[in-house]
Amino acid sequence: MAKPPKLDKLFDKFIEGQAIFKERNALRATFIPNYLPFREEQMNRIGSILGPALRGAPPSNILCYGKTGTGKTVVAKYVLDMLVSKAKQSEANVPLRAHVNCRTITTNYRILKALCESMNAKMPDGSAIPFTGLPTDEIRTILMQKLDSEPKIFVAVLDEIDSLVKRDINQGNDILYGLTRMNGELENSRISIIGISNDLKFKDLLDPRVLSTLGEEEVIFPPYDAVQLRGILQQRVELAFNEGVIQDEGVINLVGALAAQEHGDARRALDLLRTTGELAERKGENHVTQEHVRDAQKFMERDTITETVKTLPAQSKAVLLSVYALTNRGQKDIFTGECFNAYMEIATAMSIDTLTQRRVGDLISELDMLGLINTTVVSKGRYGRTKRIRLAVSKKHVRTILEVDARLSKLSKELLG
DNA sequence: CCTCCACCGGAACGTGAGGAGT
DNA sequence: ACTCCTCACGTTCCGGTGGAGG
Repeated sequence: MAKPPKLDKLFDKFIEGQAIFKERNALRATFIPNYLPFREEQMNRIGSILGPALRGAPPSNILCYGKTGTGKTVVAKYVLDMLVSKAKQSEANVPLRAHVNCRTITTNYRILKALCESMNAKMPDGSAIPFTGLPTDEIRTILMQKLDSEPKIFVAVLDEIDSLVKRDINQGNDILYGLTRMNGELENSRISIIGISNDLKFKDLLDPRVLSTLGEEEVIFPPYDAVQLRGILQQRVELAFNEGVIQDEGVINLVGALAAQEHGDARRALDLLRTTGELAERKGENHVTQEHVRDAQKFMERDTITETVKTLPAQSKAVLLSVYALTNRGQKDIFTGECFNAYMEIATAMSIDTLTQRRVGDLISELDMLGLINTTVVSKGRYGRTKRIRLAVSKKHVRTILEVDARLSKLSKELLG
C-alpha cells in the first residue's frame, strides 16, 4: 500500500523540523544552565548565607522577593546544587534539601508531607504517609523525629510562599511559625528556610513573630530589563537552536522587547521563544522570523485566556457572562448591583443555583485576579460604595468560548444583550 | 460638616465529599 | 460501620467606608 503523499510530506516536515531545535529543553523554566547571567549579586548573597551549612552551622533563613520570571527559583536551585556538590566533594556536612511549591501544594498538611517525603520519612509503622486523614500535628512530629535521627542541616525552599499566606492568612502564618520555631525543639538538626515570594508586599501579611525569624536575610530580584533579557535569550539560543536557524538579529530583540513589556519576565521570554520555534517547526521552515514571533505571541495570549475561561466553574461563567451581557448592551462601566441582577437572570436561564450577592462578590474578585475583568472600588457618594467592573478581554473572545458550554446554548440573544 | 447609600470584605459557621484508621 | 481528619464551596451576620448631596 502506497503511503498517501500528503501524510508523507507532513512527516517529512517533522523530520526536517529537527533542523530548528538542538535542545528544546534549554528553553524551559525547569532548565538550569551552567551559568546564570545578571544574577551574580543574588547568587553571592545566598551563597554566603548558606555557606555555614558546610561547617554544620545553621544558615539564616532567607526571603527572596521578585516578580515572576526574575530568576528566584532557578538561582535558589542553582546555589543549592552547588552547595551540595561542594559538600560531597570535600566530605563536609552534606545538607538535606527540599523544594516545595506552595501554589501547587496547597495545604499545610501536604507541605509537611512533601517535606517528609523529601527525606524519605515514613510512618512509625514504616508505611508511606497517607494523603490525608492524619492530624497535622502528628505529621509535624514525624518530620521532626526524622530530622533529629541524625545531625543534619535541612534547607527547605518554599517556593511561591506568598500564595500560602494569601490563601489563608492564619493557616499560612501557622505553618511558617511552626517551621521557624522548629529549631528550638530539635536536638541534633537544624532547619533553615528559603522563602520565595512573587509579591513584594507579602511581608505585610506575615505575623511579626514569623517575619522576624523568616526574614532574617532578604534578597531582592529586580526585573530584567530588555538588554538583560536579550543576553539571557542569546545564551539559551545557542543551547537550544541549531546554528543558522536564527539569522535575523531582530528576532531576539523582538522577543526581549515583548517580554520586557511584561515586567521583565524571563520565563515568558523563554516560553515565547520556544513557541516561536515550535511554530516555525510546524510550518516546516528552517528559519525563525519576526513574523513567527508575533504569531507566537498572539497564539500564547489566546491560548491562556481560552484555557482559563474554559476551565471556569459554572457559577463563575455565569458571572462573567453577566458582565459580558451588560457590556453588550453598551454599558462600559458596570456596578456590582447591576452585575448581580444580570447574574440572577443568567443563572436562572442556565438552570443552576443562584448564589448570594456576597458570594458573587467573591467570584467577581476571582475573575479580576484571573485578569478576565478589571475592578476598582469606587464611591458614588450618596449613592453608595461599590465596585466598578469592566470586561478585560475582547467580547468576541468570551462569546465564542462560553458558547461551547452546553448549559449556555439555551441563553437567548436578548439575555446576552 | 454631617449623613447615609450600597456595597466591601472579615468572621464564623454549615454541609457534603473524599480519604484513613480501627 | 463508625470515627476522625481536611477542604471546597456557600451562607449569614455585620462592622466599615468614600464622597455626593443636603
